[in-house]
Amino acid sequence: MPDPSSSLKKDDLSSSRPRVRFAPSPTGFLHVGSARTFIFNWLYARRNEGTMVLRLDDTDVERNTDASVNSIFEGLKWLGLGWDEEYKQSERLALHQKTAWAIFEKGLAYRDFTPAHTGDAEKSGAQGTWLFNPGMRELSREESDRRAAAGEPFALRFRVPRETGEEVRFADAVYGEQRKAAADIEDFALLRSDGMPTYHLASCADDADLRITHIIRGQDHLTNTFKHVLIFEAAGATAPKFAHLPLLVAPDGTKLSKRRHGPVVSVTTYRDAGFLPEAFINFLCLLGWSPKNDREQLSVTELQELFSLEGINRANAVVNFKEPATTPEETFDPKAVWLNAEHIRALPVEELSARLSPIVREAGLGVDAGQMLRITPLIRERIKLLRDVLTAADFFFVDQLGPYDPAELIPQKGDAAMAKKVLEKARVVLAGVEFKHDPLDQALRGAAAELGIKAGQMFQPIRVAVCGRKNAPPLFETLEVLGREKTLARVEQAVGKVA
RNA sequence: GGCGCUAUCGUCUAGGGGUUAGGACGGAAGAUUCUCAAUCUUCAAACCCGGGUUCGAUUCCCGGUAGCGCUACCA
Repeated sequence: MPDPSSSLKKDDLSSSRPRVRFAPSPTGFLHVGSARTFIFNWLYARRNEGTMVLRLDDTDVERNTDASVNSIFEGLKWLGLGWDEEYKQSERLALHQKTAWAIFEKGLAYRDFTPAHTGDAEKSGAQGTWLFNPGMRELSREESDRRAAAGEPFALRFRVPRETGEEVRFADAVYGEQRKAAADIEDFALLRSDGMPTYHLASCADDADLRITHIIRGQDHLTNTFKHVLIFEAAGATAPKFAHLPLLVAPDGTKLSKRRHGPVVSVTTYRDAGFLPEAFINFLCLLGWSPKNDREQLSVTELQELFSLEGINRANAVVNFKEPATTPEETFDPKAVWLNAEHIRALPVEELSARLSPIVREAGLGVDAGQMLRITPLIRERIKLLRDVLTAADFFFVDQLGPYDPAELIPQKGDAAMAKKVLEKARVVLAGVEFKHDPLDQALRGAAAELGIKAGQMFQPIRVAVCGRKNAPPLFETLEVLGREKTLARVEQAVGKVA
């Protein structure tokens, strides 16, 4: 509904465009749940011609690490979606403090001189709930100022309006109308005793300042949102719209954690295992969101067109990986693997080939672009992860085949003598035939007829001789790509094995 | 403990007061085929429990149960 009649509308238009943000705290690698949050934000921004902000929520200096920052950027870079603006909270401390003290000046926060809780002894449990500290809350402004002036350390706490019996409320785009009695919200901290802002304060101050219009984040923040609404209000800012995402959990139902569940929760693990970023994005989008049209395999462009907050559901989603990691393929959620295979098949050969080449080279094997381009169509339907190229096409990359069991050379319903006969015949036939699909087909079928055996019995010994195993791409295409020289050398070797 | 959120096949999900409860992955069987894949066909597989509302609840309401989240001077 653009209005062509007036260019004056331009401002209104741009101000109505959403601004969303992804705000990871650099305390660990980028995990799949964070990646999904990023993707949903990005999709929402793109879908609605909005702005995607990346903000590092790094106010916890104790726990932040450069390694984590790197891991986050590495993961995001692999996803390849990008963002429009970038900020670091640690560079915005002045804003946070200003906001906190403005709230204090309004009487909506107070100094708490109680020493910080030592350790985190009581965090896991069912102990008594701390809601507020009457002594500190009721301290007169004069005494509070005096003690502060005397250098006594304090945290700044929000004075939650508990007496009036009021409710804090907000509308969540996913979970609907939310309300909570203010009396059930504790007097949370705004500033720590070292003057550093807490997450709640910094996050809200920044969201307001960066004019974020929609906060799309994990459901673990749903109950925190009541606090945030209070902060926005106290700071005189309009609260953004909220959309909370159901959490991604492990098969055992618990939150994904590297400690418990290993590397499967890290985005870079998927990259290194040979996932296509677009397949990974596709997979993540199907966790907690649905296009509601029975479609599963979606490109990033399609996702962008289809994405909406209404399609997000409310129940946690299980990332169905296997706990005791076996082969890579078995480790990951089967649906992720299947989607990856689908995306691989959907890729043009040139494109797939170009993505495969570096993997082969990194494994120390030799291929040139032309060769890879000819191999790719033969394995495209046989690989699920990019790295599978190494096992699916191994025999193309080496000069000498590794050792294999000579018994494999024996055809179905045949014996060693038949294998020998076949290979000797093949040696002769292959020396004289043009190495193209049709001539090979004719020559080899003809040879089988001459020997009075089935075509399959002819093909298998040759396949094993050339590939080193029974399961391989179709024979004629394989021979064509491999070439006469290597083929004959390998058949020769095989003859030696059955002799 | 308090507060909050959630509950459809093993998993991801669609649906919604009356349906043979739909799709996908995975599983099983078959077709095809030079092996393996891919492809196609078929099959098995679900509305947490108890009340209410209603002519009729899987769907709406309440309760229970279970799971998850928050309850830090972490984010």
